[in-house]
Amino acid sequence: MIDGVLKILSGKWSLPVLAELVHGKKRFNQLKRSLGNVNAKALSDTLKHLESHGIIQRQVVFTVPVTVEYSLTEKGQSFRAVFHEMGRWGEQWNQE
Amino acid sequence: MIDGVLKILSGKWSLPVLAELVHGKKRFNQLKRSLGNVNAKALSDTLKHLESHGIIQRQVVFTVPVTVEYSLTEKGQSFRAVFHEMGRWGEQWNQE
DNA sequence: CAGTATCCATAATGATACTG
DNA sequence: CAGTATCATTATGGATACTG
Repeated sequence: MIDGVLKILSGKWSLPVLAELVHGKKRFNQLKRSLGNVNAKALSDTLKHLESHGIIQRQVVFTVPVTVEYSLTEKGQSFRAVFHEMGRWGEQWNQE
Repeated sequence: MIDGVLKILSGKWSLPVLAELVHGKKRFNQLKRSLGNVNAKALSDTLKHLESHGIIQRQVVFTVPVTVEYSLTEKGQSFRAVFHEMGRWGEQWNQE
């Protein structure tokens, strides 16, 4: 039952990307910088994966040059509860 | 802050292994079968990783042949809350 | 900026065989 | 049973170049 959830979260960068986006919308290169060591392809693949599951949405802003903003969908927003529990757990058991 | 948590959960099999162990203690090959497509090395590495973070514990039972039981530590038990939220999320948004 | 494409080095995975 | 060792395959990472 939880298998479906784990499948969505599978992939090295899914959770880290979501963790970034719970803070609000971010652009491609902004995410890339925050995550530190993803390469463009890995990030691109991860974003498509999450988008295909309806967890994040991609919005093109027609500036010059264009910018693309990624943000959580309603479905993605509801995932905050999971992160919240992770945070609580981290506070309780870890130092950092 | 949540980074430490994600680090612990990193690795393809960490979450699936934990998902198995929340149901109770399991033996090595039992986990291997449940997870379907892990190979011994990957599972072994994952178990060591989780054990090193104090999330699961390894107990050797001196039968013939020996069996080794893996179970959640107190720290691991407290992670159930996270899985619980994942489950809720899955129920709300996914079919399976 | 936001990607895609490519080449290359390195890490992770899987299958199989083997040991205490 | 619970692993370790080994080898082949695959995935991932990093650098660089290129496009709309």
